[in-house]
Amino acid sequence: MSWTDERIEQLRNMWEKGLTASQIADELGGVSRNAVIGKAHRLGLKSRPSPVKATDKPVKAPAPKAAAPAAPKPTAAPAAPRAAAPAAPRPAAAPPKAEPKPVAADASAPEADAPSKPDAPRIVSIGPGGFIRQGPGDQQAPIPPAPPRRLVPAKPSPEIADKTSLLDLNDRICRWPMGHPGEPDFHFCGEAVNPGFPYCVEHCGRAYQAQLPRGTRRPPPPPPFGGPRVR
DNA sequence: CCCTGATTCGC
DNA sequence: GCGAATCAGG
Repeated sequence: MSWTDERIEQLRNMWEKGLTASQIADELGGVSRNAVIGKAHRLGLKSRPSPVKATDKPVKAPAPKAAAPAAPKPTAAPAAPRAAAPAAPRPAAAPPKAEPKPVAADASAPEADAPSKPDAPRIVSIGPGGFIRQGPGDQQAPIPPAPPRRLVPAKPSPEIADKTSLLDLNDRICRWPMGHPGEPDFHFCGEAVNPGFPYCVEHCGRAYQAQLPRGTRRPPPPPPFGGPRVR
């Protein structure tokens, strides 16, 4: 398989959408995971949090040693919450037997650790592909949505609402797949079947090609799933 | 073991 | 340029 413009663009999209190299390779077909990664690098698309490479780690933790914050510049708190915070200054010597905070304390300090932290501007850098590098500490908990009081059957998302899903299949409606399996709008044709066949008349025409006399040139039938996908 | 991405290096 | 082999962390 060669890297046609189209395939390269698919690779770009998927890579930036955060799909793994394996998924991309699988999706494109005919290439290995390594091929995808290699190509991504050659395209300048690299940089995505790799499990094996810490995006930022000066090799040595910023030695918390001297607990004294030498020169506390009052004007601007050093915008480096990531570097300093996780490596809490732990002057190994004499671990202070910090008494467990008395729970009662909250009475007088209601908003002791409220999430209200004006926080310094996030430090982000833009990778070659145009996406944002996040440091490990930047992962902001996406928000725990308030749990619903009771569980109700999920409504199908609007764009899928009138599509024929796998669960809607029965032997009276056309099972011709529309779109790619696994993608959000994947569904089935849903027309009434050509009696005796699993597909509607139109798709029977696609699924069953008449046997033509030898030597007859026949345009290649469009494969299911809407596109070439050799696997 | 499995997975991941990064890098190397012969082609 | 390509990608298998290899490395290395999770």
